[in-house]
Amino acid sequence: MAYWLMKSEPDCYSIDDLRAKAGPDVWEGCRNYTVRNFFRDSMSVGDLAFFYHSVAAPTGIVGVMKVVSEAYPDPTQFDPKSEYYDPKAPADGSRWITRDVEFVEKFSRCITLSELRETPGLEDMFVLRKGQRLSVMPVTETEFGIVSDLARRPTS
DNA sequence: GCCAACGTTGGC
DNA sequence: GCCAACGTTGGC
Repeated sequence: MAYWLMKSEPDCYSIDDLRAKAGPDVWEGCRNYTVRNFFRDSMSVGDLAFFYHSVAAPTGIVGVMKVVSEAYPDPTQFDPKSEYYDPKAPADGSRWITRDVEFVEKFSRCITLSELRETPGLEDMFVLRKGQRLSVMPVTETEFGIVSDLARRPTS
């Protein structure tokens, strides 16, 4: 079982949107080949992922979701009305792959980027790396545990 | 709004 | 296959 961190701008799609779905929802719009490969090759049904709010005030981890489908072509690549439409996408859908996710929990507070930076044990976390721009990235089991514990601890 | 970082595109 | 230009991400 693997762990992930997946970013979304809450103005576009927030953890509340996912919770309101009350079931599987497609994680759409990723247009990066590394992320595509994660979806296709590295994720498994049952993996857990942090939901991260980017371009938000504050930015940070706001909850947990679960990967609930196998990899399949992101339907928005074929939709001319979608902002994610890709006119060059091959018809077999091999270019942009995604999966369905399902809401698991919303933390009682946002674990902010600066708090992640200050937390011992998270020094090597992918999301803290300078210049990292992936919207989906792996998290270690240890990191997942540390952040989950943080979320359950009262604010200091 | 700025800008650093870095992924992607396209000319050659 | 190189690499400059361009576009995007995302924190601040």
